[in-house]
Amino acid sequence: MRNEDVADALDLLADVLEFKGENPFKLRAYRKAARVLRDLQEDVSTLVAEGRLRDLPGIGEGIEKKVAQFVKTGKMDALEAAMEGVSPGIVEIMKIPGVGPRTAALAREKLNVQSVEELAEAARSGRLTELPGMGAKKAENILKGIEFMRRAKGRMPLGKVLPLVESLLDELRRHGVKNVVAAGSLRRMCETIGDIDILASGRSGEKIVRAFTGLPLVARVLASGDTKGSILTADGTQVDLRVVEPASYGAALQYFTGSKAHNIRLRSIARDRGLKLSEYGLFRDERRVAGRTEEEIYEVLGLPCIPPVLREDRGEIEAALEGKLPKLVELRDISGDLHVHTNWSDGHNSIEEMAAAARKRGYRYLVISDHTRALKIFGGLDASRLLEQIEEVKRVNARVRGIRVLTGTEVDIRADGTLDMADEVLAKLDFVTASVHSGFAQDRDTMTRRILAAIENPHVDSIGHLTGRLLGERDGYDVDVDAILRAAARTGTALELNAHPARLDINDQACRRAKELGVKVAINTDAHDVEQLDLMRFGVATAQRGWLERSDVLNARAEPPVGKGARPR
DNA sequence: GCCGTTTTCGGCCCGACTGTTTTCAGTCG
Repeated sequence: MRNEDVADALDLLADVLEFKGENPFKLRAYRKAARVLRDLQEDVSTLVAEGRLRDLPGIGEGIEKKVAQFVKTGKMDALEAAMEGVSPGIVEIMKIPGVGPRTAALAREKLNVQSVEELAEAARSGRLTELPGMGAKKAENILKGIEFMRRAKGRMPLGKVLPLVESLLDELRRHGVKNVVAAGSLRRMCETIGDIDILASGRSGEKIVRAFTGLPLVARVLASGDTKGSILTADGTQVDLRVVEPASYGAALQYFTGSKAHNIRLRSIARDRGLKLSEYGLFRDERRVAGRTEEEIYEVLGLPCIPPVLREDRGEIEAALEGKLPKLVELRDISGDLHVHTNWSDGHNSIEEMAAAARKRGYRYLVISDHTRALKIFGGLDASRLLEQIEEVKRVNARVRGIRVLTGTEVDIRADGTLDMADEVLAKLDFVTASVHSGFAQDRDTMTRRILAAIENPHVDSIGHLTGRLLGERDGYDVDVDAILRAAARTGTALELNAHPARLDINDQACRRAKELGVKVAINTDAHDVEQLDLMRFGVATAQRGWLERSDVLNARAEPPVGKGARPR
């Protein structure tokens, strides 16, 4: 059973109990526990077996019992009891924007509405309007909400959203709008983005909003007022702009950056200190004691300013209180890229061009790691071609200055766990990344053993894009990440954090677990042309979200990770 | 249901908007 399944069960339990009018704080407890389990890297079943479930924040006696039962038997009595007399359609109904448990309960009680379709029908026929507290406007909004829900695209990958928003911010700045920034999950550099929130400060809100709604990329204006504007771009992405007074700017930025869970913790701390925190500022009684900048808000609360990438309520507040926040790795710490392709396989540029581009980015070293022959369609190299490439790398090193080009490969891990290149050849290379490119449908055990076999090979320095996920396209293959990380720790193998924004693989939480286990992380772009070297920033942001410091990152060292002691055993 | 150098019981974030209301309930972020 995956952690995700347990988290889903707890969320469903909360949803159903919400419909039944259960104590909202109980629901919050279930949802918090679900979030913690979803974030967890170790298998929840391991924690159950070892009786460590209650070490997790937000899990006490009650939830421990429910989770243990669910993990052991696949069933949860509490959930089944709650589902008694509730059709699954009711849970769907509550997901319609503007429809909550009260509306759903009312519609079921009076009109026997059990599904989204039945609710839509009740709204269209006018029967809904006859209910107490329901008017024509509400019925109309429910129909709009259903329409919106059916059209919703879901979350978009960070790599697609960020460039769009950056160009939009630049344009606003050219229009003279000051202090304009992206907030929300984008500012936290989450791997996917739900909605786009932009914040600006100024006294003439209307003017700023007008500049915003007049931008060339705007396809449709949804709302335009003094403090808020809302637009759709041509591809249907919604962007909201909010304008606040300078005195509230820091508070608003903090508020709109989130995460929600982080904000709840912060407000709780404020309350404990006799203060009140809102998007307008930090107040003692009626007096605003902070609000102009985020820094002063955190400071008055007795905290250092927590970087947005850490604001997830994953322990950052406790760490901040103890003065133990990590000193996060930065883009400028990166000294090289350990995984790039060239036109020897499916890349677009020559070894020399890639080297020059890497030097331009301030790198000290670059590992050439083309595919091996199992990937024929990508021009994978066989042993003799790879040996030829080693010679070519030597020649390039003689020609280029200011960067060291290292030999390597992205060797394919075959379905049976053997590598697609002889050990004698791998032994000649400076750095070897091993990756899975086929047989994605293998079951968890088979896939895990397959990758463990590669880790045990003494020539393998790093495992590439461990789960093979493509954000917004396909889930990763089923693999026991924690078992891989433990084996990597034992053998001194690094794990790649593939920086391509469609991958970000391993993810932030796996990075954090790697750090805990002492596994080094290699942040690589997997670039197939010179421009893609710039994708490094997505990898660094994800590493930051995983609390990684410079010393945790293999390619943040000045010296290339080759030679004696590079892979201690 | 969870949690605690202010508590083992009594708390649990805060404000805005909407629609249907004469003072508020429901929903959202």
